[in-house]
Amino acid sequence: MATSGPAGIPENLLLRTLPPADRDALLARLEPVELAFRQILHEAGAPITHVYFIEAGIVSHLPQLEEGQAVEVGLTGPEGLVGLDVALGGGTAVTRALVQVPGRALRMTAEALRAEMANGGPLAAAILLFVRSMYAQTAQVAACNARHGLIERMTRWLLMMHDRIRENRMPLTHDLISKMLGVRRSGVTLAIGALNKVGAVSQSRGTVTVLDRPGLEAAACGCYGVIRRATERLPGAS
Amino acid sequence: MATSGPAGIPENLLLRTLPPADRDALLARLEPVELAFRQILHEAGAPITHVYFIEAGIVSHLPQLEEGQAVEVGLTGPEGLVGLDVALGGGTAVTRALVQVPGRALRMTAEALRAEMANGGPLAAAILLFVRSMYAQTAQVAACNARHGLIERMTRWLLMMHDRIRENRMPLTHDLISKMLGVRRSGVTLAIGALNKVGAVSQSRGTVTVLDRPGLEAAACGCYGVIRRATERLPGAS
DNA sequence: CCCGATCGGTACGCTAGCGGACCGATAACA
DNA sequence: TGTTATCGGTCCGCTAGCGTACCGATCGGG
Repeated sequence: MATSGPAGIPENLLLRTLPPADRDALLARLEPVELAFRQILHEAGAPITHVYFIEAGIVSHLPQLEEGQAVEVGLTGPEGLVGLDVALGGGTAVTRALVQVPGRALRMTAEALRAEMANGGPLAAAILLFVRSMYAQTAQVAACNARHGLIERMTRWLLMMHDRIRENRMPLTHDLISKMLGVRRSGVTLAIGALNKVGAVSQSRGTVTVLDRPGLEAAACGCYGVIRRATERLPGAS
Repeated sequence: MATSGPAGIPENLLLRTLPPADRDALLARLEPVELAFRQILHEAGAPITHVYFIEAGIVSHLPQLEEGQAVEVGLTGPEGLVGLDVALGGGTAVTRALVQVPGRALRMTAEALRAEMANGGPLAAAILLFVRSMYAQTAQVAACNARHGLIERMTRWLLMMHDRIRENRMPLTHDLISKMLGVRRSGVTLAIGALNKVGAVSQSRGTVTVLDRPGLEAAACGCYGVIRRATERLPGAS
């Protein structure tokens, strides 16, 4: 809700955990931007021009796949940064970064981030720890995709979204969910129906509402817990 | 074959690409060790004591999963380093690192690597680029697990092993392959049989032999190419 | 050289999920 | 207000792969 005013404290967790002096110096070089639904922040294989500290909304990471196909392998919300390849010394993106839930971000040029990383200050350290948590997330998703059924996987994904949206009403269509999980649209309809029947969520056109968060957590596979812990281990979280 | 003699040039690609001065300084602090079949280099969630520059052999990365289950989400051979969490500032491992093909490595203490990373020299830059290639590998595996069939996935995996073993005779049992892919053992037997029928590989007890590498590449999904390119984009490769 | 352990080929019934299609309900827009 | 696009519920036949089990072949150690 509260957009950070001028010289205010940002919503982004990476920025929040910086020492105030570093943070203020950095904020001066960050540009607030809107994140529109379906906006592409960077394309797989293409150069990265800006990196985005997410303030609100959710960005999905999609690797290259056959024409017309897509599967999400990780997602970033207000806890993190989009454009990690730059922090690792790469100029191009490994995945496509696609805005799934609109929001806001503070962005800086790739060039400026390279300079920050070379500095080696607290921001660089925080970003590298965030890289690690994204790796953990993607590794767990890889295993989950191989071993777990549709309902468990979808439940895990809904929980990950819920953590980052922080509202019970989540603007998600079955079609969007199916594309993120790499499954049939009608499969998602069935799975949501199952969660609905046990009272964990309710469904209306274009919206999934979380009714029973503990119930959802019970329905998800252990992968959710592993990912959550990897994310919370970040400095300043918890 | 040729084990690097004293002051010789290491097999490891990360070390090879260092400027000779840096490399020699580093080698003095590296300890050669054998990698035994099924040896665990680090356990998921546990502290990392040493990091390993692989000289020969292959190490699999396995995230936490239900009791008795396992799926590989990435693998490292003589092109890389095992223990990346340390390079990112973490003290514990995200995945279990398990030796699948025995070999050799040069290892250093986690503490020493932390010092190297703080230095910010060419080794640090090379390692961060390697982190990026491992992320790309794992992201692609995640998508591949979600979308592609058993034969395509197994073929991709065999090619990745072949790249790193560099010999056509690969010491792999169906049971091992099935555990890495997270599928049935008898499913692997069928899939290998299919590759055998088209003359791409031959099979004998405990050994899979690559007969027709182009044929294998044709049978794999595009994920193999994506992963390969991400690996080759490392400095000094190609 | 024999015994026990490992390895791989095969067979069975079963089911989760696929691909595709149809259609009414709902929302957005002209 | 009427039209058009999107969204979701449902149904069809189909198949890849599962879990399990059995058994002969092969290998290594005593």
